[in-house]
Amino acid sequence: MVLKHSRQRDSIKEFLMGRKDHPTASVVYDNVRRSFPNISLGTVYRNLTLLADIGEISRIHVGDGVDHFDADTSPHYHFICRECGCVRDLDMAGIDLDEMASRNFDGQIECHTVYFHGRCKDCCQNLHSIKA
Amino acid sequence: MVLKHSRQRDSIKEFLMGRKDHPTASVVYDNVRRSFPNISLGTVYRNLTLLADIGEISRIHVGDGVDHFDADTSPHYHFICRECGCVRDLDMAGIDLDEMASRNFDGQIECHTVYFHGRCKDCCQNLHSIKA
DNA sequence: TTCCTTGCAAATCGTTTGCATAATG
DNA sequence: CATTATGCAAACGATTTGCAAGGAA
Repeated sequence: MVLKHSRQRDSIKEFLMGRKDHPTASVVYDNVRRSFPNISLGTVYRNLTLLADIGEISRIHVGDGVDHFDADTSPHYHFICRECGCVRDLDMAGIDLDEMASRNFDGQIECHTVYFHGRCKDCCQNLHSIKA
Repeated sequence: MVLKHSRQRDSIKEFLMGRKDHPTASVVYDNVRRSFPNISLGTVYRNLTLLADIGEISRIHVGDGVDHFDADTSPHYHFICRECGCVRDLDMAGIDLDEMASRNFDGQIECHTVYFHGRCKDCCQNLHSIKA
């Protein structure tokens, strides 16, 4: 299976790289549609899956039942705000979770996924203000 | 909304407590059906959701697209075998992930979900044996 | 009797897929 | 030209929901 170039795929990847949050397929669809009004949701899904498979983006399971996608494939952690639902990156350099987990475990630990939950900076500040 | 007793709900919870793995709704359904042949999948889902909401069980998102349920609500971590798909518990006593994450983060971190991936003890041992 | 819970079936929602056509190399 | 990618719509699988009937307080 030789990969062929496609303007739609470029557009999807470019959109994803321009975002610091972690959009869902339908958010990608809504945005890419501005450049490709006829693009279909199916194409968006197909390309997101393809890009994730070849490692150019990563698919993240936030726990809200919808898949999110992240153009930043470097190892980092995610924070999910329980109030606004936003997904933010989190730096925990120098911490080797796999090693910590291996201490009391009999199998072979290869990697992990972590999600932190709480309230993001913005939602903390808006605590006493009127909701939009 | 006052909770009323139901034999189906008891059975669901009892089944879950007797398992060390983390069954999906349909596994629960298949098993509880032995005692309640007419129970419907809807009832199973309704009760699992209810039990999770009141904190008697917890819903875990393993990343395989299907929700799993765990009767052990004490804080612990999960390991998912990439070979057989089993979900096992993992002990990491004495490690405060939330505190570690808070060091470089501006919001308020309240909790986290972690999944470790790799190969479980059994799959490691079966490496060179013939697959069933 | 009140109102929560059930079983059933239909509805939802996110995602995948089959197919004929268009675009790429 | 050979093949991959697209748009569309239909198919899917997991979960939820509306409703009339059954069961608990």
